[in-house]
Amino acid sequence: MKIDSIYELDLIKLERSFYSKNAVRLSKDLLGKYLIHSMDDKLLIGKIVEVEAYMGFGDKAAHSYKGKRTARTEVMYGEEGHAYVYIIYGLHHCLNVVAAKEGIAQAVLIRALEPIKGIDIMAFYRYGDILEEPTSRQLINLTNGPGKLCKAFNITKECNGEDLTGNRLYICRNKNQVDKFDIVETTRVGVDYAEEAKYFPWRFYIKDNPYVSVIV
DNA sequence: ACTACGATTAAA
DNA sequence: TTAATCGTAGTC
Repeated sequence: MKIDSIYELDLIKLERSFYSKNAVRLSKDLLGKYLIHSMDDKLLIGKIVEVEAYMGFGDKAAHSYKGKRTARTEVMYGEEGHAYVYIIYGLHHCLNVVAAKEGIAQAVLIRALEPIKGIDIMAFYRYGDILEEPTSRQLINLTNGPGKLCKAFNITKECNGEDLTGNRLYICRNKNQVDKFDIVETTRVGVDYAEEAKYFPWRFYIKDNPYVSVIV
């Protein structure tokens, strides 16, 4: 049974002020919200189920640690509520939501989504094939990781800097807020190099959601 | 110009 | 456990 057959989705776009808070607060607030990629003839919707906060200046795991400002990190220094997309390991994209306010380079990494709408299209971007009936393994692997969800949602460097209050890539809340969930708080993934920052509990996910990437 | 490495993934 | 794979950033 699809989730939108259980309750009606009535999506309302988040406004700029929603993003005007530090990355830890924003990351928790983003759980349970809906990421939407509206392309010419395709619509993709996924529920945000796992996030990580990158707190900028004092955070050794952040690209903007100690105020490091380069062409890549520039959008993090800009207005909140924009997308920061970068390529990792030369082959995967990662999607972040810029937090705080102009001049404060904080962001939230979107690590996992629960597919809601356009699953066949996600499978096409992800596996390069139209799947009539994806196996449960294929379904779970669609969006249960930061690189995977970008591939499934066709999020590339073209999306870097995109205004998330616009009409192409944006985030919504459900007006029929029937969603209740517990939040698990733990350490971030893939930041072993970050000394004391690797122990900061800035990864958050929806407890028991099957699309969460890795349970440590 | 040269070089090392990473907010990951898939396969072994 | 390890290879894949290259943009980014630090150094020369």
